[in-house]
Amino acid sequence: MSEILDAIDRRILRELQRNGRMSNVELANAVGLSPSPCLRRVKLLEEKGVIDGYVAVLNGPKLGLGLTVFARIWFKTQDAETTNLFAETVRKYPEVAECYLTTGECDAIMRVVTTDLHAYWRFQSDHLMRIPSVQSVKTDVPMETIKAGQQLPL
Amino acid sequence: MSEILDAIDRRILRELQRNGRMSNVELANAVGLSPSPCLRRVKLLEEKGVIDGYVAVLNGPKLGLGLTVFARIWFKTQDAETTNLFAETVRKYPEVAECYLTTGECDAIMRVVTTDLHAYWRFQSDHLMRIPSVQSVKTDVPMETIKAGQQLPL
DNA sequence: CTAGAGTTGGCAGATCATGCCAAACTTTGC
DNA sequence: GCAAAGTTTGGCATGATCTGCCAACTCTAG
Repeated sequence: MSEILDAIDRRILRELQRNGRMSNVELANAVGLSPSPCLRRVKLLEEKGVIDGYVAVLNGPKLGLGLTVFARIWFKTQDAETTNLFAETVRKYPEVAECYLTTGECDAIMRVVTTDLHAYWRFQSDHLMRIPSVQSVKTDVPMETIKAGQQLPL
Repeated sequence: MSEILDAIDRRILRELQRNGRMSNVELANAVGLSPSPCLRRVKLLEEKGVIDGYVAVLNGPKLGLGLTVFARIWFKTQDAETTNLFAETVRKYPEVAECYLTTGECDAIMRVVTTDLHAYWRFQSDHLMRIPSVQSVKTDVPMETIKAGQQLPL
């Protein structure tokens, strides 16, 4: 299995990052192949795990989920029990869209999606601050989007 | 145009958030409809802008893009020129996956994707810090992922 | 020049998308 | 309670698409 991706593979990934639902013939045209080898390359990229999957991108505000908040979290201690308890608990909250353990200034960072500031405040005080691992939380609230999306630079 | 989404619409969105490339018949089965009305609902959700689009989710590490960094940025001043200059410049950098202007402690927050720490350091010192708007930057580096993805809670 | 591996393009059958129409269901007004 | 109007559904036919298979092509090594 050749590990490298050639120019056509990269073009395929770029196209599918733009529109994950384009038909295979459309994709084949866009990258300059006939449908057969194009589909084979896509399947191979999926098998190799280069393509993790496909998702629909939903519009938060139109679903009543207009507020995104970035929260930085400090733990009381940094031992494994504290960390695991935090991870287990956080995984259960649907409001938490992303969460990472970090090194540096804080111990964890998360992106929380709710309807509005009031709902966020309820989440923070009723749930987040009640996790025994958590000592303190600081939030940054995006007011304007300069750039969004999860596309990787190819 | 009825603004509300019923239970079936929500189930459609949930399924398409999991697998944006499932066929319409598959989706219809999953939500308990026949293909015809199912497709009509999907098209309507797209027209209404509830579904913004579809994207392939790529595996960063397998593409040599293994490092994500969250950077908080402080501006020298908060006037419109400073902000616009920053926004214009940042939009051009492919390493910047997301970027928001914030209220609160810092002025902007961004997610940067690079191959490794060295590449990030080059980006920060050679590009980010040279934007005249920027006074200082603090970074948080995710070491472990507790939860990832861009799915909205439905 | 030849052998072999890897990749491509075309083809056939199965599956799927799409638009249309009648039937079923829900809502509204009387 | 009942009929009319509006909405949503399911089935069907047609055209497009997917998918696996095989022959032809390209490239490299000996």
